[in-house]
Amino acid sequence: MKTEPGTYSWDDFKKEDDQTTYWDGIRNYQARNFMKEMKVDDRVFFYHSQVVPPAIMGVAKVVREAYPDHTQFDQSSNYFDPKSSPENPRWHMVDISYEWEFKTPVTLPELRQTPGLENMVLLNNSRLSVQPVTEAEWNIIIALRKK
DNA sequence: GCCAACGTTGGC
DNA sequence: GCCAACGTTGGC
Repeated sequence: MKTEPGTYSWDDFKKEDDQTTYWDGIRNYQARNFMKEMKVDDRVFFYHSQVVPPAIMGVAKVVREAYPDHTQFDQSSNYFDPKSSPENPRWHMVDISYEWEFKTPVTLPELRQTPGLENMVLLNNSRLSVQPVTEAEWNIIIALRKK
């Protein structure tokens, strides 16, 4: 899951009272659909975009499966969607909790240099803010930084 | 700031 | 349903 740290950062996440947050603001159908597939206890990489270097900061886990994103109904929110309704919500979110942090972030250049990740969605020009990671890719990345 | 990629909108 | 215009994302 990607985020711009200027909007919501890994540090913000760690500072949450229960180190848990809801992932609001996803307004892309493909990204939403990937979130809908997530199950409790699924692990997630937390990625910072729009910074130098872009990097995976650590691991979170899903603690609540997809439910309607309340910001779509809030007229004062940037995420307000006039075409959505509570009866038929268009956008969903999941809750995630902090799990653990990489001792040093795993940067995008490092990922690009790592064999076995060539087909990773993140490395193939995807702007998707929620992306799938295969088990093989996951294991390779975890192995770059032992817990 | 630039620009490529790509999703969305809306006229026809 | 097509497709041009436009907006957004995100690496560099």
